[in-house]
Amino acid sequence: MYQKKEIVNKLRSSGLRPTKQRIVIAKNLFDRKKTFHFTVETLNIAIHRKCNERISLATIYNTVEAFKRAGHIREILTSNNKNYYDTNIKSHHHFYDPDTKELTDIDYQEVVLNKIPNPPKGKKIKDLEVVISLQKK
Amino acid sequence: MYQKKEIVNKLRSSGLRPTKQRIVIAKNLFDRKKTFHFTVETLNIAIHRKCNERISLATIYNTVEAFKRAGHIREILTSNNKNYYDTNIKSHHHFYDPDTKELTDIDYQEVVLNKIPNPPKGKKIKDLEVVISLQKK
DNA sequence: TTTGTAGTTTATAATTATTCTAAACTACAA
DNA sequence: TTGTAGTTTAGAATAATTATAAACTACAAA
Ligand SMILES: [Mn+2]
Ligand SMILES: [Mn+2]
Ligand SMILES: [Zn+2]
Ligand SMILES: [Zn+2]
Repeated sequence: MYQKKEIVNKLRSSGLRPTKQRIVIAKNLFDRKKTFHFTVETLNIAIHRKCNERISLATIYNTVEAFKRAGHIREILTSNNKNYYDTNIKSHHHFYDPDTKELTDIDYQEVVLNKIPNPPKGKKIKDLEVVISLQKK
Repeated sequence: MYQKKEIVNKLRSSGLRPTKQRIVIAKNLFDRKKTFHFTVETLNIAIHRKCNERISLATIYNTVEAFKRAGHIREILTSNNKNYYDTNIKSHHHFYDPDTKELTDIDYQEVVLNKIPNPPKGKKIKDLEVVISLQKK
């Protein structure tokens, strides 16, 4: 799906040199069927599993931060005191399952709001995000 | 507003001994006009300001955790890698202002949803929370 | 092609938030 | 009044992240 060339372009277009490490990380993040909701820890594990290239943890931290600044990933709110990221950078919503501690994407248009309050004076709405927490039926 | 007696009852009713420290902390948290969205750090500062009783940081951590387990406060999602709490334990929504990094409560009935997706098989909806991010107009 | 340099990686140290530990203290039931 | 379980506390330990600085590398310009 994602050719190496595309990844290189993606990196170059955001002013990031396409290093061996960044290409491995980008492949892991973006060459997936489903959105990846991850921490540095889970990403590190995923990389270890797929390739035998050893990438230092510092580089993974650096790269994730760089990808975030470049807008290739976005940070998610959590209550785990860990940085948590989302490869889906479009505005969207989430199901949250406290049992598995997993998020699942909900397309933006799957939620329709009928009424929302007026923002405080001098402010306008930038984004609106819904989190639907689940439990066993 | 909140008498000492009420606080003592609140503590007793949740199986917590009404110690000097817990009463000070509870007063700080619950004897307010508006909801308090806080971290252990901001709570500690608030306590320092109000009273000259020195309470150890460990006790503040312990008490906040105890209050959370008792359901007197709830934990909020954040991207700051810090535990963040809310004295409003009712189901409600938030405005989030990235400039001031402050949350403001939105009453549950101020948001009305027209359409939400079906939960995955075997699961039902426990809670639904909306975060409206703001920006300068 | 070679070379200079800014950008990048890396091991490791430092920092920050939180939890753990164990000794001293205290609320309160008997 | 007293025994004890519950609580507070200082300080140690842990976990996640960020900072540091030396080695390495992509790549533009010569
Ligand atoms: Mn937490
Ligand atoms: Mn963060
Ligand atoms: Zn997502
Ligand atoms: Zn709130």
